[in-house]
Amino acid sequence: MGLSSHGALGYGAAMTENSPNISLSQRAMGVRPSPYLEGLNPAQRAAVETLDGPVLMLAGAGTGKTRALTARIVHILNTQRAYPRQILAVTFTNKAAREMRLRINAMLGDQAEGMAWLGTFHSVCVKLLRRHAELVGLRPDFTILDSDDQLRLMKQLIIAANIDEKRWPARALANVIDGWKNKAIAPDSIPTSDASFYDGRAMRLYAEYQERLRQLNAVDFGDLLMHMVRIFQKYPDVLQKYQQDFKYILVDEYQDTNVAQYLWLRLLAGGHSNICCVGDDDQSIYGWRGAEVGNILRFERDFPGATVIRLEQNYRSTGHILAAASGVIAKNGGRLGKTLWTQSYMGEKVRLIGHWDNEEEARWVGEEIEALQRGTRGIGPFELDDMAILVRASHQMRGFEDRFLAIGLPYRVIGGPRFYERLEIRDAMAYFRLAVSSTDDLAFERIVNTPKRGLGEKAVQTIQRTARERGMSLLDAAGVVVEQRLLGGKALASLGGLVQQFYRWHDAVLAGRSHIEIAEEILDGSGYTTMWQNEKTPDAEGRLENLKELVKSLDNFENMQGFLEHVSLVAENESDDSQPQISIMTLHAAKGLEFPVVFLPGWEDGIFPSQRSLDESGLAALEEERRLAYVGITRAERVAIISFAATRFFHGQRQSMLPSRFIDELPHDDVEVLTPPTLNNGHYGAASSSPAQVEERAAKADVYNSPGWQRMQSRSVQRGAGGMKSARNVVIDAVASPVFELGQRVFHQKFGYGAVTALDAGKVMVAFDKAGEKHLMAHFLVPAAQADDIPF
DNA sequence: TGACTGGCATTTTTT
DNA sequence: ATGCCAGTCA
Repeated sequence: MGLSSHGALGYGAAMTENSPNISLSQRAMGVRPSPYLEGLNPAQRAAVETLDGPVLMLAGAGTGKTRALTARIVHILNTQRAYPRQILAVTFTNKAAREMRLRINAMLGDQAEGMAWLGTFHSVCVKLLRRHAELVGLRPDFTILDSDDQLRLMKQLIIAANIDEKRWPARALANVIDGWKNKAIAPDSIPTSDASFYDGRAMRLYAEYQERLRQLNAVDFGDLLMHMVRIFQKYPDVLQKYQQDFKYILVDEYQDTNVAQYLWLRLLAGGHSNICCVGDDDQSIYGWRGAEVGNILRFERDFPGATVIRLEQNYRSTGHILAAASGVIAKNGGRLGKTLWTQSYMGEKVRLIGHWDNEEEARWVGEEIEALQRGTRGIGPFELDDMAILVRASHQMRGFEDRFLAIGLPYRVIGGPRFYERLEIRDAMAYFRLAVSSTDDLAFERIVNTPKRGLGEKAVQTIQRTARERGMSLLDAAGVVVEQRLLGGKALASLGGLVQQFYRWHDAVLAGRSHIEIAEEILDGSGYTTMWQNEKTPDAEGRLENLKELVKSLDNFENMQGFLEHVSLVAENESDDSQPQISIMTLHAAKGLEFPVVFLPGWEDGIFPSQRSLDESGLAALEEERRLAYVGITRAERVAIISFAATRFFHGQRQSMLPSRFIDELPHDDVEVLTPPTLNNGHYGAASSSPAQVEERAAKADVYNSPGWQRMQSRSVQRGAGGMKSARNVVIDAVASPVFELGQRVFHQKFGYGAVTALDAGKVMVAFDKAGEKHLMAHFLVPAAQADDIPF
């Protein structure tokens, strides 16, 4: 291959020193040592060394897939099979890409720097699209709109089309269009079956939206992939070039790819066919945003001759935790199938506890955290940084935050509102964008009257009309409006000043002046900083802080353009790690992370699995929710604590809840049921209480006679369990759906009262008094007589 | 132009 | 309950 003259392939001395796996004679022959192969298990090693042809690396949770993936890249480079720039390595998040680059660099000096094509799907596509923009009618300096811009643009189109925005929200249109883009369906290739979407108007609006984007020389996130797929399909010469360039392709989190990404990969892999996809069908949790589990399930058919390598040894969790997770995921159909195993000790059983309500759940979790910190739970002690709370929906976080604030427990929320999505940051960015590119109409609209300049709706309309008539950008049109005095005196002066300022800033950018200076000048000169200084709301100070932060971050970039590009693709916020904090996040945000101690609260049917998902996508959704449960449990290294509440405040009302059906899917032998504090004076655990002691205390406890516990017990009976003789076997034994009779009165949490009109396997037809006839899972129904007992 | 009010929904989220 | 939006009134 003759790559040895390529200097970049040099590796650090460290690598040559400790290399017992290579003989002197081999070294003299130019064979390079491969310390990165040491310590890999056989499956990982196969995943690293099987370089020819398609490979599917099925990597279960905690099986060292990142390690294998990076070792594979290092191996390709080290054996001189390809230059760094001939490797295409795609991830979904910037974080994953960064991590991979870091790890490769750690092993090979700074060689990963030469990997120009290591990045997210989107960042790689931006790079490609800038080279070939003209093929889809764009200029190479197109701007990338985020979802906010996207939505505003659609709103404009909807209003222009005279559509009732109430009935047909822009959000819905955006979903439809994104859905198409996720499938690489352009306006000219919409299947007839989709024609009825959005009141039958989506097709037209989609075409209009695309045209508008072209006029603006802009793309949205979905376009990045879709345009590239279209280009590859339409221009074989372009495709061929990249097929040849990319000798090796690696894909992380393959189970999360959508159709467009899949097509893109397949096209690119059409040359050398050396594509290695890493993923885990059991961790596919993004179906709702277009990910196709089918992609990974179909891999062997899509890539004939593929080698499938299973990474099944788990290095993360103890035996009981792994067994509990495996037990749950085993209930899913249509899996590729893996058998995870571990050399670890069995460890603690998964702890399960039911609470009276969500407030008590939060209180209990807080106490547990403190106990685990002290090490008084038979294990530990643990640091706050070692613990996490994983919830299904972000609104569940609040209860915990409230509680932790009250008791002074430091916490951090992962995946909250992102820095670059904040109002003040977006405003500032719009100023910067317009200064760089005077044709950025969306940016103009955003800031024309922020801060207030007396340029209201009328002024904007005049500018827009002028722009349309003359076919120019809004900023230029504003200049014309000023020249021709098309507005009243006050507005005119104010607009004139603004236009002048922007021309000046634009010149400053062109002149190559320091972008930090320009940024400061813009924020101060525009009056934007002053606007927040004059604002006396409590968050104004924080916003000013953020603006300072923004200007500071400019320092990391060569120029304003580079900064803007970075921001449009990288939207993360760093959390301060100054003091130990417990992490709170959604299950989705937790994928890829691990913690010694994991709390999994809110395991109640309707919350988890989410009723809304189930309503929308039925069995497919249930399986995705189950995978979410699997992801949640497998985040835990040593302690996993699942909890649920019998009642919960919801939409301002107390509602009664059923324990999640996933709880009943946990293997009995791997679960220890804890006694709720009210039954047991706040103490529990194998060390402190024998079952008999628990029974005894429980028998004395008044709570047993509380209506809530009785109802919980009766519903447990309803679900087929032997009842809750004590909190000890709360629901664990519950098995199947309840049995109903024709004509029986039933109660449903959402639809209210009704009567059973038909029965079939697992599902029941009910004519509700208020909500009409529905076909539902029997789980969601309670016989009306029992519902009447609910004391709220 | 800005403050107020009433209606309405209220999962998950990266780029 | 709560927050967000759009529409209304001063």
